[in-house]
Amino acid sequence: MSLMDVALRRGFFYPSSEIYGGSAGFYDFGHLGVLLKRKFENTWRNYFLALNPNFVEIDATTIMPEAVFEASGHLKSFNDPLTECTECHVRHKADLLLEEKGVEAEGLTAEEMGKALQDREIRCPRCGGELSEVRWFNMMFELSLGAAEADEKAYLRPETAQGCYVSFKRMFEVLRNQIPMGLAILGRAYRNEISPRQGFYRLRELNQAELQIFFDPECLDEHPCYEAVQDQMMRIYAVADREKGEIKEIPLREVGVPKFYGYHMAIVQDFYLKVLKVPREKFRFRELSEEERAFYNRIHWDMEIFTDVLGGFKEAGGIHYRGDHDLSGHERGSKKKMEVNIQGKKFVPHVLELSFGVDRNLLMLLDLAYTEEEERTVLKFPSVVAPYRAAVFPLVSKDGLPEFAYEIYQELRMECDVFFDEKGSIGKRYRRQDEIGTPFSVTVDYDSLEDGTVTLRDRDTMDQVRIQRGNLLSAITLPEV
RNA sequence: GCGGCUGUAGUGUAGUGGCUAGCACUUGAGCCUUCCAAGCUCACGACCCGGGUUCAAAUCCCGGCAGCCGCACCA
Repeated sequence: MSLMDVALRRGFFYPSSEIYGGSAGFYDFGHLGVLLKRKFENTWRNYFLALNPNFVEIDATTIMPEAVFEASGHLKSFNDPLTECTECHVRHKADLLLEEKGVEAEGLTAEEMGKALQDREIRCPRCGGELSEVRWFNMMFELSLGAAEADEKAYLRPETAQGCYVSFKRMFEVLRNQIPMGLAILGRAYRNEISPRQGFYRLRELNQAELQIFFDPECLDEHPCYEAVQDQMMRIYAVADREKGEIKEIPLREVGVPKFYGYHMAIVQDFYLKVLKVPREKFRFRELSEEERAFYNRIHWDMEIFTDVLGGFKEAGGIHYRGDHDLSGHERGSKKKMEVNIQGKKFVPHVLELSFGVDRNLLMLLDLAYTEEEERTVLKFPSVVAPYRAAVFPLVSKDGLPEFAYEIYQELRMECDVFFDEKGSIGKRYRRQDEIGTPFSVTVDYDSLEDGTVTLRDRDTMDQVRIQRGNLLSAITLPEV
């Protein structure tokens, strides 16, 4: 049995439109997947929105007009004219091939570029083979609004971030002109990947949790709480260390990033190590080189998690210093002023983006939790993200035990997600809960009818303690040490 | 998008031209059951989709879709 089997069989996630053979890059969530996702997202909200009273969550549409992506730069940078070698099947960017030969490709159509390639007898740089016709490849899904003729173009957003940037002006006013200001969106984004691979890892429709922090660029090298975290040991995989393949543990102050950026690195690392309980050795920050960085990023470190299912460290999210790229871009595009005026000081705020791929994080949480023991398969989720907090069982299905257990179940479900089961042997019911990661099982037996106590079983140790029914809720919801 | 391999109940598999498509686990109903996948009875459930070859296709051929691996792509 493997992790993906459990995900499928128990209803965490499975291929979308499965009965029609599915479609690569699209997955649906089953009930446990929804619970897990909801808990991850709520944990994320509780943690990151608590950083500052001026950090709030908003929501925005997934469809946005073309002008938004002209201003953001996505139309240009997300859109490549590709040509493929008919011999060795390597793909090249046609505009780059032309510009290497001194031909100005900017603004040319695909046909014109194809013709220009032919006219100059440009062939495959790798094998000299003939090149195919030029076709636009757009990472964004294109839509047309209204009647087909009306040609009002729009796109599915490739990142939730744009929703925050287009809302900036209004939300800044709504939140009474405070800087820094944080706008978070948890929602869907869409990327038309050429070839989605690795199942649930690279999706065409994905969930993101992103926080855009707007701040005064002059304050890039300061943060009121920096002192408290400057000595924190950070797990760092810098560009310079790649040859050695070595992850360093160094204090934050030696990482070499501005304080505002560094403070948030420390906060994010704590989120993984302390809240999600990722083992220290399975977490690192990976610095991206200039070529790897997106067109808008000035400083970029990714959070990476080591998983067995993906066979190594893989990106779970990133911290992006986007400068004024977005607000200035939208200022030009919309002709609306994005400049703020704080006590007479005028500036366009800069953006620090904390970006998380929700689906990826869920996959990684599953991978880290997945444990095969001799007698059982267990998902050792931290309680904060476990789909169910507890399960309630009658020891046997007779003599009034089910009724008593069901009463407890009804009582607990008002407060948290719990599961009730009276089918099969008690051992089997425990194992089923182990396999979906429920931290606690509550069992009602004959003594319960006498004295109102129940047994509470711990998922990881399988130890049981006897407690008063009235103490159950606090016992199962106590924060983990 | 290219090349190689693959596709049988929920899962893992048997079946290589003619079978009522077999088995195990799972699931459901019942019996039994006073704490860790026990046992017994019964039941549900599958040949990825579409064409073709053939008297006959799960099996052979072609196409599609999906998965895995390599190449490319990954803002």
